[in-house]
Amino acid sequence: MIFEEGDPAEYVFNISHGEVRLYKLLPDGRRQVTGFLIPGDFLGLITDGAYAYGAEAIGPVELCCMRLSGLERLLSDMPPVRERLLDMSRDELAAAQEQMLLLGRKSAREKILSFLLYRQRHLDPTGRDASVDLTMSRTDIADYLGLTIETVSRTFTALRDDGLIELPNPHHVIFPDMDAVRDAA
Amino acid sequence: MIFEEGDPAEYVFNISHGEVRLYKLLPDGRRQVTGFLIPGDFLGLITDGAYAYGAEAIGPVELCCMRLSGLERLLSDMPPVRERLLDMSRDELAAAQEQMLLLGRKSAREKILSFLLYRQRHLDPTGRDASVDLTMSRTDIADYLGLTIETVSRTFTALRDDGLIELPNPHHVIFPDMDAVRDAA
DNA sequence: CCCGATCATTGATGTGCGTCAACGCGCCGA
DNA sequence: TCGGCGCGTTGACGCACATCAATGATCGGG
Repeated sequence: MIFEEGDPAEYVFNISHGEVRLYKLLPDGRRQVTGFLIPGDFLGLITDGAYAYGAEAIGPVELCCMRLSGLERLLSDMPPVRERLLDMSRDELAAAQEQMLLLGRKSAREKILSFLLYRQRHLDPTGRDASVDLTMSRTDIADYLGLTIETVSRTFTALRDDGLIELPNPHHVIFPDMDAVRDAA
Repeated sequence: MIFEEGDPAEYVFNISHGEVRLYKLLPDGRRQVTGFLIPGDFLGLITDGAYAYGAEAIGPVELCCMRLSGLERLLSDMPPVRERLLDMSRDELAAAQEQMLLLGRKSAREKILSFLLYRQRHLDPTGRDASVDLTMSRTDIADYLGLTIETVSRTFTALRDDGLIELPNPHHVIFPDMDAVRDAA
């Protein structure tokens, strides 16, 4: 656990190694994972005195921490940084809206495929490699896509049986035909 | 229609009067409304040369338009404006994450109640009035909450029958017991 | 080497919401 | 006044996904 929703925000973090999940909880324990972060991403920016979501490491992580007061100073000293920050939150907002479309209007199959494609593009922007590594658990994927682990699992095997993906192991996905995947997503 | 997703972004807008809906579409026409804007809100900020979503007026609106180039100039001339913009996108991002939680993990009843409470808080921050006006149609509400119009309609009448809300007409909601509503949402 | 814990998969069954269809109501134009 | 149309409501039915439950696979520790 890095911080929980509602914790007083003292630091912002930048990820050097590893991956992080962001999530929100309902009082009864239902969880929505709102995003996965990879090295280079910032977290803790969404603050108004307190963090707006919880953050947990998916595996071993290395974080670069900075006091909020330090960030304030950095922002006033170096205007370009503020601009960079604005660009980043714009991208985050666009991603959030894409995720709303996914959560509200896509079927389980479309959700899984969109998720895989997003990961593929995000982790390998050149688009060379037609495969994805999934560092997170099925539970994390389910909570990210608004599904249950059973549905996630069943959908993966259905996609494998349909020949849309190969699944050498639960955490590695290969696309024999990227275009077919894009069509189906 | 104000602009569509993918249109080359030339202007940013500020709403003087009326309300606006933002939405994203899937190729087959499924729609996800990602937010409703009220007077004072900006739109068109999320751009990377093109708008990331579509925008339509819900009723008669009055917009204040500004060329993007003008905004750039304004930003470099007046640093505080940039800071204000950063705050606003932070708020938007927090709202987007709340909406992801709603879309991914809440039942139809919880979605409707959360939506009503959000409107109530948003339109009347003082929280005095225990009622809400819904300017948008059932279709808009359904596409915002990831439901169908039938489910929205049924849920409204179920809430009325349970005494959680009063419904003098389809576009006006009264809360006899705000706390009960908050618990149920 | 075995044991328990964790995670993924699979099957049987249930249900919340979607789909399809009909109907009522208010509005506007002929 | 009437008829068409958009919008909201209501009912019957179906299905995609959730729930409940069992089994298999992997892994670290005694």
